[in-house]
Amino acid sequence: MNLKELSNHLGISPTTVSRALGGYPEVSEKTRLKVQTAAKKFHYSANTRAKSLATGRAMMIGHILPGATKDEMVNPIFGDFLSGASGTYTKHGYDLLLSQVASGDEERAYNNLKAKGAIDGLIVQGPSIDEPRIKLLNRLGIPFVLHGRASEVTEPYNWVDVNNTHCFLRATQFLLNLGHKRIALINGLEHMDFAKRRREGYLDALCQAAISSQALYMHCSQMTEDQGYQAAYSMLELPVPPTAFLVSSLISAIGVRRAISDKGLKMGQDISVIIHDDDISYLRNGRDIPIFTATRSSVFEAGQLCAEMLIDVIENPNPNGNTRHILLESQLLVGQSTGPAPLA
Amino acid sequence: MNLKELSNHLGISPTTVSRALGGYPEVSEKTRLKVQTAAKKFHYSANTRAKSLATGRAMMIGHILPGATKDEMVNPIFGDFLSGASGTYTKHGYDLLLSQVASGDEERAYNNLKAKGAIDGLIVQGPSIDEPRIKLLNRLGIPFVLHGRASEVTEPYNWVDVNNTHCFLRATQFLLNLGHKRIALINGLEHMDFAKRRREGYLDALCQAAISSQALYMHCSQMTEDQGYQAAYSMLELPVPPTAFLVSSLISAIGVRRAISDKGLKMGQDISVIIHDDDISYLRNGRDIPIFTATRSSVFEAGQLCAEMLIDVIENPNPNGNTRHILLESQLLVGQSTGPAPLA
DNA sequence: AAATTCTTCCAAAGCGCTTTGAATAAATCC
DNA sequence: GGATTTATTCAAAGCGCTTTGGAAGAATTT
Repeated sequence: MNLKELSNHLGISPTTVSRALGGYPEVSEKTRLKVQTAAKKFHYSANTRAKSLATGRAMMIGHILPGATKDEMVNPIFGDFLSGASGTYTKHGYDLLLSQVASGDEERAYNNLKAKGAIDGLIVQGPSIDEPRIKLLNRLGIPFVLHGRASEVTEPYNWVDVNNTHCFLRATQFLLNLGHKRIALINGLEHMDFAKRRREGYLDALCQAAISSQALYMHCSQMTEDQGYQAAYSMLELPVPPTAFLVSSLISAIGVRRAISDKGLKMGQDISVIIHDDDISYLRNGRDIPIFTATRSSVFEAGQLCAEMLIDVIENPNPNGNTRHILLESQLLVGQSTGPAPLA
Repeated sequence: MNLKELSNHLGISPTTVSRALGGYPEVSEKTRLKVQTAAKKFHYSANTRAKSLATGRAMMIGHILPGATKDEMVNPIFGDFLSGASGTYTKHGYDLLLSQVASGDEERAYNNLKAKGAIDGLIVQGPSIDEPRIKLLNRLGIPFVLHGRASEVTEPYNWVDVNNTHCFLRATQFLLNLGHKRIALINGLEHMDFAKRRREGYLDALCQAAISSQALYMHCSQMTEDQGYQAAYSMLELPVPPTAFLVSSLISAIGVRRAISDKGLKMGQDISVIIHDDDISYLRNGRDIPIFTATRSSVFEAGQLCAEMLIDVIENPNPNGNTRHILLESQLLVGQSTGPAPLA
């Protein structure tokens, strides 16, 4: 059933039917009601493509999926973020277009996405410190929101980010207050912006406590279970091992826990662990009492916020070019993985 | 730059330009080349919506995201599956539409997706034993491929599935051969089809070995770390605890490992664990040597296969209504989590 | 009662593309 | 050389919708 058929059936012009359903005022309530009931009855829904063509709006938001090359991974936070964003889009009548873009191929891919008129805007995730996509998208004139920030980029852009520096400052201070002096950081890939900020928070706290940092206590890698294990295990084998770990992700922390346990140590007693927890639905950090003491910030909510911001950017483009920002603070939740530093 | 502008620029009619780029034969190679270089130069790409409207093909595949209600979760396998599928779509010129559909709202949502002309086909994931969406989609005439099967559904449909029964039969036999007699099953939600089939494989193996199954040794739940922990922990507290666990997911198994360790036992020695491993990029089961002995089947590949099948279904609709099926076998990889049953 | 304003509706143009059917130019045939 | 075929190209219709610019009728004013 299309508009013409519906209007024929009703004996009303397509114009009026379109307006009645579109909620325009220049149509009497009586006819509007008639049209609405008929539409419902015949499951009529305006053809998206025709509508888009007529209005010039795609009503579609693009998300980029990494993983075109095999060493890029789909982060487990991706699902929850998507879920949050998607719900928001649905609420506002937008759809979500997921596109796989190989790194290196961004320019062509984004250009194409724009040329095809496939999307009204884009969400960009996982920024590096000098994220080049910001410049690219600004140049192409594609509205976008960045999940995260890029420290070294001076161009304006819209973003939603967690206060990573403050998270890790607090987490480190928490460990320091428990008497820990040898605190290790198991972080994400070095060029990622969040990893940089977290390290800064960690170093700030150590500095404030007049504790000198050690390169041996700092590790950067993909945040996998295995990498967490390797990093923690080798640190625990140092002549002077750390007494506490600060870990950037729950998944790495699971590896850290395994390493601790393999070393015959007890987490929360011999070794303390504190993590950043993205509150992923399938990887909950315990039920009532967190397994790991954690700074928690829901990535699902971040998805919602990014989506809302992007829709706002699209629908109310700011004439003076002001950009929008949201900085989220995290909760510090005490769990079973932290305790006073062992006397040694 | 649109078609008209490009054709004006070239002094050629839109028809010819369209045909030149579309690869149609009724255009001389000379003009085709001219058109192609100009198109590249101006970053011209046909507007998807206009193209769709003219051809009647959306060039878009729908995937459904659960999680509209908060107790539905985005499974971590979702990301890798999507990644596999998305790459395949891109290769064939399709895009991926991700839509959040609340359970209970399927009928309206799918109907709408169809009415809007937004998609050419749909991937359905996570089928229950009597998956109602099969009937619904068949009725609506939307081409789809099911990732998994639905034991109790007799209607024809296209599917890609792992041989879950055989996986768990083999896994159980593997444990039996190691001398285990008290084998527990920590499975997914009971109404899920894969869970049913895995249980059948498990029970078959026990039956063949003339070992009677015990309800106390069988657990069904969401496959989260926490649930794995709870289930394993309580089983280990039984008067006669199991000596081996068969676990449906790596994530649950991480919880199982924690429970084993909390009980002061050693995995691979006191207790054996064997899992089903979906080979998720961010949750690799160890690097060289698997942490967990596992039946492995890549969900990324399953995504690719589903995508290919669906595109085939869309582009070459089978006149006699034959459906397509792929049954994948998994590898049985021996890792560090299994060993001979302890003498007791 | 005529003039003016609303209110409610509609015809037609246009969004950017594909595709049918026809026209033109070039090549082949008798 | 004229008739026939073949290779190229194009004009125009149409995909299903929104939206501009009227038009017709009802309500209000003078």
